[in-house]
Amino acid sequence: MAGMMKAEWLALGDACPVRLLLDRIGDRWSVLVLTELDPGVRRFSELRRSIPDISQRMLTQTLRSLETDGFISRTVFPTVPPRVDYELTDLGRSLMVPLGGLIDWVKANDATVRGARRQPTTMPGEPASSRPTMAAAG
Amino acid sequence: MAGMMKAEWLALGDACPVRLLLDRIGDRWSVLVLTELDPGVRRFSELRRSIPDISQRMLTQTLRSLETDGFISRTVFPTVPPRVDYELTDLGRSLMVPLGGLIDWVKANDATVRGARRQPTTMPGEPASSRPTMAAAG
DNA sequence: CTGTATCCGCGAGGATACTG
DNA sequence: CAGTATCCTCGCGGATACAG
Repeated sequence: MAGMMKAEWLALGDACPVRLLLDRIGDRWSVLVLTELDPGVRRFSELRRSIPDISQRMLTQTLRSLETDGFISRTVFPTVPPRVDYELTDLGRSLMVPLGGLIDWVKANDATVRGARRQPTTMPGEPASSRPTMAAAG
Repeated sequence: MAGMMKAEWLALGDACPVRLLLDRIGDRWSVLVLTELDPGVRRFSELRRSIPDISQRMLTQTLRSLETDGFISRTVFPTVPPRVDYELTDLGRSLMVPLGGLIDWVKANDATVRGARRQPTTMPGEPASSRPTMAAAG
């Protein structure tokens, strides 16, 4: 990437690493599941209880996706009733380092983020000139 | 949050900070726009050129959302033709620290992430017992 | 217990045309 | 230049039923 401006690789579409990650863990449940697996191995039913509002279908689908992408491993115990363990891979644990940093930021700034919510300078149907965040013409 | 287990606040739904952030910047374009604004102030048309595959509608919508959430500021110059500057707020710059860590990880592990893609242990229609990642019964 | 299969609603987001 | 307004598609994800 030597000599490559940021705007350039951002413009690469599928080749953009940021988009790549967002496509993998930017969905509704992946980060939640990864966070649940951070402390250690969990089985399917434990994950269901930990994330009550996820549907069975989406939990399975999310786990398959994370497994396909190499972030978690899946271990089947051929017992009856069946048992399946899920665990972060080395890649998954590696990801949890910066991801944990982001999560920590969110927890630390939770109140601030909620409080920061305000009216945008322009509302639909309203002329932009009727609002404050204005600068003098150059 | 003293004495509160992770699984508990994860289960809080709307009260979960992780979900809160994902709802705000977990969409297709927010992180890209934030990254473009990281070096400094940018105007609307510059952002469009920097992110060619974003539609005008989505750029506007993403900018409004980020502004509403307090991550960026919007400054209108009442000139003709009009000019609008976008810039990270203190909150936005604060967010870019851990977010930058994640982006750095993605860039550093780009090849690994792409290479990690493999077959899941179970494919639809295939019995789980026909695949390797198996453990001995307890 | 750990899934699969099927149906379906809803909303994110693209395309296009128009405006101050 | 910097948006709005409108229409429309597509697929995420919920609900439900069934299976090994």
